[in-house]
Amino acid sequence: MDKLKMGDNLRIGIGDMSKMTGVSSRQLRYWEQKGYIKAMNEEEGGARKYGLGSMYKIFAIKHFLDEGYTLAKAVEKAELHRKEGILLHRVFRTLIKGIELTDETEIKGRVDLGTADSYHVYGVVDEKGTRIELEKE
DNA sequence: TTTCTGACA
DNA sequence: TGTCAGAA
Repeated sequence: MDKLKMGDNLRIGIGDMSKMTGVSSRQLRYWEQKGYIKAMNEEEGGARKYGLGSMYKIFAIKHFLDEGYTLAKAVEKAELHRKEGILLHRVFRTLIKGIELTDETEIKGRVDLGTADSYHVYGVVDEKGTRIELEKE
């Protein structure tokens, strides 16, 4: 019962996916044929059903396509981007010791990144921007 | 009505 | 990639 991911139940048809992402159904079928995206072909009359993951990838590919990349490059970028995101998430998930919001309305606060040598390391976000701050232990 | 595959002025 | 056809 590890319902870690919500939206696992989502089943999006090609028509809705096309409307949501702005990618034509013809393109979606072609991308799938090329192996760039995958659909869960569960029974039906052969009608494709896409999951949340596919939606993210489709949005990502379209994003890079709009920036001028060729389809192949856009797919590479999208896959790289996803892996970088996973890496980033893993790193911070294990490194972060604590988070404190200094502003309820805006996204400002400080992230406790633990200690390094004799310094306490913080990731700070405020009106001045985003930066690293060190505090002597 | 929507989706599928295949084909191409 | 768009679009049309013929079927499900």
